Amino acid sequence: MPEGHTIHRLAQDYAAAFQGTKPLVTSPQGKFSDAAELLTGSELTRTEAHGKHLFLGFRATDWIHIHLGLFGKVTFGGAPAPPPTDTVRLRLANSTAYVDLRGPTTCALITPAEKQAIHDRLGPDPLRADTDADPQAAYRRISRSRTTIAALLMDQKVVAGVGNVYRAEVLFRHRIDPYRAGKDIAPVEWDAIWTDLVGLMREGVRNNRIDTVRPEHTPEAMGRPPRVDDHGGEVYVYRRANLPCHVCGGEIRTADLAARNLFWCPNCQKP
DNA sequence: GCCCAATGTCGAC
DNA sequence: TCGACCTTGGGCA
Repeated sequence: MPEGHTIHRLAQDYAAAFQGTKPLVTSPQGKFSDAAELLTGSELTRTEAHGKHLFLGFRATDWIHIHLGLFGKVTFGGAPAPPPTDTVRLRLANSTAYVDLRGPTTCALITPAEKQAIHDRLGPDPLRADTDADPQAAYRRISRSRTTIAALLMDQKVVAGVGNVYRAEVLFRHRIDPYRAGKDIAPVEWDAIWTDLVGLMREGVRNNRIDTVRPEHTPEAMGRPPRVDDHGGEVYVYRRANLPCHVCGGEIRTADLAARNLFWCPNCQKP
């Protein structure tokens, strides 16, 4: 689930269900019990997302910091809330709704200073492009780096919110070889990548899934069978190893890069 | 039942 | 570069 679009969508969904209310806050699993006790019955005043980090603001200055990691999941439902399972780290419940958080890497009560420190170590987020994201800050790092663009796009200090799917897909959409060094990415190329990420990720928030295939390459347009992929969206290369490229018909390749699976089309994305 | 993979990150060596 | 961490679901016996 969790790339930046998921987290921004969650910020919206938590706000829609709980902002302005004073939910019961519990931690059936126990790992967040002390903080839950401090917060329960206080008002959820706002929510925020930066990259893959989610912040739930209670009262004036209390923040719950959530990071889903690879496995974290969030489930919303209507009242009355069913009995929680014993893996629920955090539950909010009010008179109309409940939401359960399971398996997060982080769920902690933090101060405004600690929250600021998290923002400070994150790069610009394409989903905050209309407020405070500066793509040139990302380019300054990229243009000075001998690291591959594939690795740089996953580095949250460089760009916040891009994960393994958007990384693979945006490089394909711009026909960029994932192994090219950051310093060999031209300013116009970075501008195009950033603009594309803004559009793709906004659509991801809207639809709650990642779709990257242009209309002219959809199954209908190309006269090929509908996708059989199971990750939720229509994509060019992600998890399509050894399958034919939607554009050129060549074989999609996969490789390990920094402990993650990289996918690309060597024919469309030439060095 | 067991084993593996998964849209992530950190810290030890 | 590697293991640790958090949880679920699918494939297989």
